Amino acid sequence: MEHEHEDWLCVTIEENDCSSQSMSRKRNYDDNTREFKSKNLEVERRRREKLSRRLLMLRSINPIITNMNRGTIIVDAITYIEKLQDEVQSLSQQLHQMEATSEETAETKIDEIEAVEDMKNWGIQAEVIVAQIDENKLWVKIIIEKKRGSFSKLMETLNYFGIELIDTNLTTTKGAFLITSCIQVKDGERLQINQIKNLLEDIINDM
Amino acid sequence: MEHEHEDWLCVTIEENDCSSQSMSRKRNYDDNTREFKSKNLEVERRRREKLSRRLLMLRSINPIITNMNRGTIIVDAITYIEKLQDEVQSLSQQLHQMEATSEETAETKIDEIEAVEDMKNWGIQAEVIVAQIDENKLWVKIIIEKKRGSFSKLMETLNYFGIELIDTNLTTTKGAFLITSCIQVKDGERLQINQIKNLLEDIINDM
DNA sequence: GCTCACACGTGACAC
DNA sequence: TGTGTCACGTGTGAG
Repeated sequence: MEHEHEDWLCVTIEENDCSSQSMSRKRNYDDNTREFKSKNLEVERRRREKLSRRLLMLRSINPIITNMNRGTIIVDAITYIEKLQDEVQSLSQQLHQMEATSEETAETKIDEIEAVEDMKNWGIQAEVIVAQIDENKLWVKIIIEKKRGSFSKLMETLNYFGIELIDTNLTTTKGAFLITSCIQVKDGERLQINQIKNLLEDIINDM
Repeated sequence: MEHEHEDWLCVTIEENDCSSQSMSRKRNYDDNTREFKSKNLEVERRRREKLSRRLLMLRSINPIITNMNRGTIIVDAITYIEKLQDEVQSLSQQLHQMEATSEETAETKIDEIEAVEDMKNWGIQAEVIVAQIDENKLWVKIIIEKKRGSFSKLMETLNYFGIELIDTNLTTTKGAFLITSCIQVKDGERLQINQIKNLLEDIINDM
């Protein structure tokens, strides 16, 4: 279907028909010979140049290069893409399991819907009070519903946030916990009362 | 320097010189015409095939493809590599800052080690005392090393065993926790002092 | 008709 | 010396 012709394909090439585009572009049609020059000559040339540029571009963003030639550029790109894909997979996997473990410490949402009404019936309101004792110490008073594990979880969450409860007193009444405690802060750290209060309220609301 | 020759470049092409490799390979040199065939004809052909295969390979591992042609395959590969690089950077950044926060909690290990020596240096011994108040109540006194989270863990474990701490007082000295508390037991359950004491000691030894 | 993308065969060049 | 790679100009089919 292709190359069906039997004729002779003759091309004359002069001495300066090198890769100079301007030269060949100028003499595309006004040659002394026939009109042998194909019309898509410089179109094809531009296409080749574009492809070469892109190949160089592909090579330039690849840190792992073994050789300059077209084939190895592509092979290097393939191996690099595979490496990046593996890396992404591994990283997202690590990230997921880290999120899972950190959720595990902050979790525990699986229990008790009891004694809630008790506290309300006695007219006791949940409460968080934070007061400053000195530059390194806060005093906190917390009243929360008495649920099994809620105090433990409060301790745990505070511990997770790096807050140290120095002297703690926990009193249990019907339906409520009364917690009074001191929060110690390391020297040099800023002590934000509102910040601590908001944190405590967030923890309690999450229970 | 190149194309210095003045000669005529003549090529005869017959009717069945299509892309069939076996056909052209067979008749590479034993033609009726001259020896016009270049020696690297099928070498070049193989090179082209190899490059095409690799290009297809590059296309196959790229999930984002816009077009089939050579140029866009490479452009797609470039954009995909850039996307993967961004992704890797973002993920590793997230991972690092997550590690930083979790190291913040692990940073307490230094405190723990110091605290252990502190307690020993002060001549404080770990201790568990359990005494019976009435048929439903126990009084416990616990002295343990001050480690971050150990009190929280104690609470949690007791909670897990269904033991309710009614009124708890936690005092922190240099290197030790002093915990005094009441243990409430439901009516009808047997209250075994030694059992509770052993449980507490087991918990403390496991920390 | 035209444009675009590709495959082809070939000479030049480097190792 | 060959062996591999590249750019070139061209033919050709698809849209």
